[in-house]
Amino acid sequence: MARAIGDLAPDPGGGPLADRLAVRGWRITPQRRAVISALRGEHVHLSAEEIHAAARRVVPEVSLATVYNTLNELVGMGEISEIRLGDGTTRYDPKIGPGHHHLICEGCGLTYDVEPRGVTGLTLPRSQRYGMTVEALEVVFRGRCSNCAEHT
Amino acid sequence: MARAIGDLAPDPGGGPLADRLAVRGWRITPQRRAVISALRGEHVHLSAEEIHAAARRVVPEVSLATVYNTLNELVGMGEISEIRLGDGTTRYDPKIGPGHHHLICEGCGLTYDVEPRGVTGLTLPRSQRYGMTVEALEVVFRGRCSNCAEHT
DNA sequence: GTATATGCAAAGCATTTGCATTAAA
DNA sequence: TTTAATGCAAATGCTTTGCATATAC
Repeated sequence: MARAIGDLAPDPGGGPLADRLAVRGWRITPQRRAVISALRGEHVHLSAEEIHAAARRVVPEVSLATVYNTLNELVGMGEISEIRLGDGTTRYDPKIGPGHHHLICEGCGLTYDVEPRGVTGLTLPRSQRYGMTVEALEVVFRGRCSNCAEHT
Repeated sequence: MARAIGDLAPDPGGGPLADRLAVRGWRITPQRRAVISALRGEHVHLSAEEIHAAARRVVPEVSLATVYNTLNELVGMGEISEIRLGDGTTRYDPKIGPGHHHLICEGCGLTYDVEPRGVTGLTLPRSQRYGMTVEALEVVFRGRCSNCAEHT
């Protein structure tokens, strides 16, 4: 089940991600630990504001700027990824690696992760490559969650 | 071949799209005609600024606000679609309808349309639908164009 | 003639940045 | 002790909006 926004994340110590980053020379601060802890779980796709709110519950003085800085570094390190929703807003996803896709509700933006099986074997014929190399592929399924389907 | 940004669009009369919109009660102004003409062609994926620049070549006094207003109306009418690139920027695409995908260069943002053949048959198993209806699916292929591949 | 579109400038939002201060290592 | 991270506030960039004027129908 998806963790609801605002649920307390387990493992206040920082978890394996924090450890891994520490090994890489990252300075582990309370603020960064709070951001990381907000990003743990399945089907977690939070906005920067939501991550800020969650981090604040642990470290009240953490600033939005620090949250953005931290998120950008995590993205740059490949530890989390950004998702741009159709409405232009951005979400952050702790799951990484290619071949993991998304199912997004047009009504409310609720987003689920989709496993790559069933999506394999999707290759672009040379005639449609226009001389480009293809390094990654993302599939976005759009629909409506049961909640939004009712209110249509 | 893709039309280069800045090429003059043909058909200064406004074209079939303008006619169709007129029938729907849309007021055809020189500004709107200029915006529409910038959006004609294959593999055209322009930013609002680029569309503004192109429209200005025809109607120098057209404002950026009017370009945005017009683009939003066209999107709302389903006549063009928006593409959000990975870097957060937006492009406008005259091709519409489901089953038309994109191939985007990570280096420079160059975008090609990808025909739907080969992408059919991609359905989500119920176990991954989380109770949602699935109404559309978009595939984004990411890679590097020959130009950017050299400079890597 | 009347409703609607336009340009301009100002407002909005999400995100980034500069800088003095604070704290991790 | 030294280098890097923080908070704050200001700056940025893209997009939208309010309003008086101009114009398509």
